[in-house]
Amino acid sequence: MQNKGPYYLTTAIAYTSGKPHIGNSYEIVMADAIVRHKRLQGYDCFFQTGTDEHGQKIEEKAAAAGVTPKEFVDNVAGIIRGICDSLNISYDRFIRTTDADHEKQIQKIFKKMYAKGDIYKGSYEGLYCTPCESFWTESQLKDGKCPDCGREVKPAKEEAYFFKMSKYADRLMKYYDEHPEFIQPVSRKNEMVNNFLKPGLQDLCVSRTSFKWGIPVDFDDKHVVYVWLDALSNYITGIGYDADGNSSEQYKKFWPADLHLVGKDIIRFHTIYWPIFLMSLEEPLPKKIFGHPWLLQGGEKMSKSRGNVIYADDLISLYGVDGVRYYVLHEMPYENDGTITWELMTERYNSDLANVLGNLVKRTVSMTNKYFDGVVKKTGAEGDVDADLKAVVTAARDNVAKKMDDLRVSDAIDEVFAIFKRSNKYIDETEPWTLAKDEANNDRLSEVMYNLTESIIIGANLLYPYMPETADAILAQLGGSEKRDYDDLDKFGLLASGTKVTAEPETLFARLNIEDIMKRVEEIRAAQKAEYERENGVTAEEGSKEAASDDAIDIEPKDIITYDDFAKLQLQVGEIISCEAVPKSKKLLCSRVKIGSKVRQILSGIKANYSPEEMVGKKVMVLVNLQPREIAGLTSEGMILCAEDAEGKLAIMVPEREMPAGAEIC
RNA sequence: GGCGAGAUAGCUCAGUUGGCUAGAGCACGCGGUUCAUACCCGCGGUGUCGAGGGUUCGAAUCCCCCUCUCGCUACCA
Repeated sequence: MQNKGPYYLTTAIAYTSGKPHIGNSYEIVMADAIVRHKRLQGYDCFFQTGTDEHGQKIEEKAAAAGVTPKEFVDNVAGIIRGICDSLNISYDRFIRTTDADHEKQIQKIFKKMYAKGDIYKGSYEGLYCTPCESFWTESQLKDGKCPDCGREVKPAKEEAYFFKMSKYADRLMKYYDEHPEFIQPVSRKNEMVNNFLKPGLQDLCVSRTSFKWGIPVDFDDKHVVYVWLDALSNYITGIGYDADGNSSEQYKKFWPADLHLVGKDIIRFHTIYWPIFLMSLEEPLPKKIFGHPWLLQGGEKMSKSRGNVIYADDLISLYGVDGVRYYVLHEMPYENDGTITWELMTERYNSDLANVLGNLVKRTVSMTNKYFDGVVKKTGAEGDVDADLKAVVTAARDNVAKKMDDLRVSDAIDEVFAIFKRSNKYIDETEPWTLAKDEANNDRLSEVMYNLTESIIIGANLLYPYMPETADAILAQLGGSEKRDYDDLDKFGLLASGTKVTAEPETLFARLNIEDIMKRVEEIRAAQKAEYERENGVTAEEGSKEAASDDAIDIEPKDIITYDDFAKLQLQVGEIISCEAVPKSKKLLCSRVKIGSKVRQILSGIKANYSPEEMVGKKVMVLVNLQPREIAGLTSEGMILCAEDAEGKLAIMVPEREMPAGAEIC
């Protein structure tokens, strides 16, 4: 088979803040299927995945665990790599952003961008709006004031480096127009254009001084490089990019990447920031970025304290690697999110893998043994139904390829299974057991078994990208024939006549009983809860009580303030005397709040969590001496205080016992 | 609020440029079969194609309007 040229595929690199669940692992399985298919077709492939290991969150997690950041990420990166390996992922490089070669290049890249003038130091001209916590450039100001809130801005206290995004906006827009396939699915492209490019790109802060766990800017080591600049660059550093112009042969061969596979949540970084960084480096842009949907857990909210998080290793222990690979690949639609539960997984395993595929192989091998001592011979005794079988089988290869080209992996697997379904039907049509009753039908019976075996062999070859172990196992049972050349997979009848199948067929996928599975699941859950307790030093019950999420939340630490600073806040109990939704807003409620003898109008972004009716009568905690602000055409005179969890769910702060409206909170 | 997507069988979804009795898989029911893992094969839906209106000989498919869901985004003092 001839070499069809290079093909470079990447996944996003996984953030090493903790063990990834099956939804996080989905992407890498999809990538593996795509790259294995490409290799089958004869492409010279490079497949990179890895871990993103820097950032404040990791620094804090490590501190909480009492280890160094490096020790922390070494551990988690090991777990993630272990999951990849157990899922049979055929990566060519597993890059870590703490790898020495990567870190060195990031420093060079940063310096190169700086030297070019695309990165500038923000403090000398940076203007900071403290309430908005935002940096602005001179050009972004409106009448010399913050474009967001209209208040005074002042020179920034902290210096920071900024990247001039706007410089490349037009070029990026042009690239979109000239490469309509660049962003997949296309609906995402519109979102990027309408929400970011058209309104105008803001300069991006690309360094941090508030924490240490990152790659230092080598000419100014108070700063570490912004994690996204660090992480995105892995796609080029991993294959030997050198900012000084000494990139490797490998880099020259594989860049630009053919496909970046990423979750839909990080499309913006990959379709705006990343291309612009590359333009700055004067490197070509990747050919395609696919933002895939998510595999979600059905049912109750995922939470380790409840023990209901589904992990790849637990799934593998029950269904095997290929069972898991099959499920995640098959259940993921192209654009919408998919679902996984133990019940759905079991159902699909039984109906598709045990019934359709496993049983087909078993019955075929069994009959071959029973009627011909395991020898498959082509006799040429054809029947009417053969043509249709052969048509389905020989068409499969190109049907699969077409779906894969469109990245419709789920549909591609269906095309493979069309062979197995047609084969089962073929057995019913030809009724080998009836043919076996009459010696005169011997040649026909032999031909039927040959056709069946040949069909399954072609199917197994096409199955390889999705379920490599199963493909091998099937071929081993059917006479150990070698993997067939991809170019021949549309030809029927290449199986050597006289091949002997295995004498003792093994069950490929034993049917699973849902009750047995659920018993095992209970054990898994119990183990998960126990682990949660060990890690957090609380019982799972305490942990899950009232808990929308199991993890404690760490927020970015703010500067220490004095009591005098605190005393500036006027906090009082307020009583909501009326409340209504703000018509033009999706999130705002407008409340009239009685504080002492006065009534104020306060707007709050809590519509998603509280209805206007249930607000009325509540005693709430109010920040009273906040400067009034116009929002959605209404004036807000204060702030109703809430707590917010990781999912953005809000809880209003209320006094623990009855208090009069106006009582001071101190 | 802005931009966009969607609403089709119990569930997950296909339905190309408008055209004959609207499809697939799963689940369910019945029948057949016995090589095989209670498996496989066949048969079975009167689905208001979200509501209403319009264009047309003819609309799930085009236009208008309404309702709801979802995505991105703004607002969230």
